Amino acid sequence: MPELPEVETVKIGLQRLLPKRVVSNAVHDTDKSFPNAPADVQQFLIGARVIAVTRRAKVLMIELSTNYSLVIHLKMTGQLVFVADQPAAKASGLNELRFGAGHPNESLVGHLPDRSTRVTLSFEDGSHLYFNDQRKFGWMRLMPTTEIPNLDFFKKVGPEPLSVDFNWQQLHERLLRRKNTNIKAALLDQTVVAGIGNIYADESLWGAKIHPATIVKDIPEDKIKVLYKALTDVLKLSIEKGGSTNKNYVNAEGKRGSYMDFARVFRREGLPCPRCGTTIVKSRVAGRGTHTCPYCQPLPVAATA
DNA sequence: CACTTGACCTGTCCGC
DNA sequence: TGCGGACAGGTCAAGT
Repeated sequence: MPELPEVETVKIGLQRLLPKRVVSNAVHDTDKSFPNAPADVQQFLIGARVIAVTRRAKVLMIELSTNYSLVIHLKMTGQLVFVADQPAAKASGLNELRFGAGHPNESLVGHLPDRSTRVTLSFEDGSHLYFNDQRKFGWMRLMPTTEIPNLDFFKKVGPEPLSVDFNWQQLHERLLRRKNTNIKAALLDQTVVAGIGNIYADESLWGAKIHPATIVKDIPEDKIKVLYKALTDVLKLSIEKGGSTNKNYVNAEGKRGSYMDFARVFRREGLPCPRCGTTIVKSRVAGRGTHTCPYCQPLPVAATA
């Protein structure tokens, strides 16, 4: 679930909440969630002050004053939820954690950490950052800030789609690296473009009227131009709406994103296409649940369903 | 090498 | 109501 807009939303929240706070403790459950803790925790984490929070692709980085950083991938069900010290928050009027009625995490109020909490980062002012991850796919690691670019993932990952340097020509050139596969698999490939997942692949392909099973080399250049616009528009809209909450995703304050209220096809099978009224169907492309409008996005003749 | 499929996990939902 | 199986989807490893 957390794709670029969701991770970006968490980053924006943490940028407001974390800088200048000083780490007082860190506890974790499984080594899978925090592989190099606790070996380096005492030395490089406790007493460290948060300098900045940044994002690259779907990865978050919390930069510390010790020249170390926490690098975090939320994968499918990861959450980073900040909870201010309640008495201190009341006194200062800051950052009280609230979940609205009907919120899937409503039960978390006053109950974090819960059984999905993998890491609890405590700060000297009594606040906490909880890394929750139901399915344990996500991870957090502590490493020297200067070594982050040397991670295999960062060496291979493609450009940021919302960067000012990124344009349709670059999208086209990079997609052609996967010219014999279908466009959905190519969009999901993080080495082509960073940050796109299942939701925004389906949404942008609907916007460009391209069937997800279309082979990349069969897509004409003018369609790629339209796809570039659709992709960047949908990412921007989602960031504006605080991301998509399907089940697990919440922002740094535990709040849901509302993009799903604006989704055109994703998780809308059986409902009318907002453009032509045809019933949206769900299929399987690139091993993923895939949502299309059969009228707007006809299956290319060459592709076999 | 290019590309596809399966594994990693756990909670939820659907059909019998 | 209980139970097995499919499904969710980011990324890497293994397979074709």
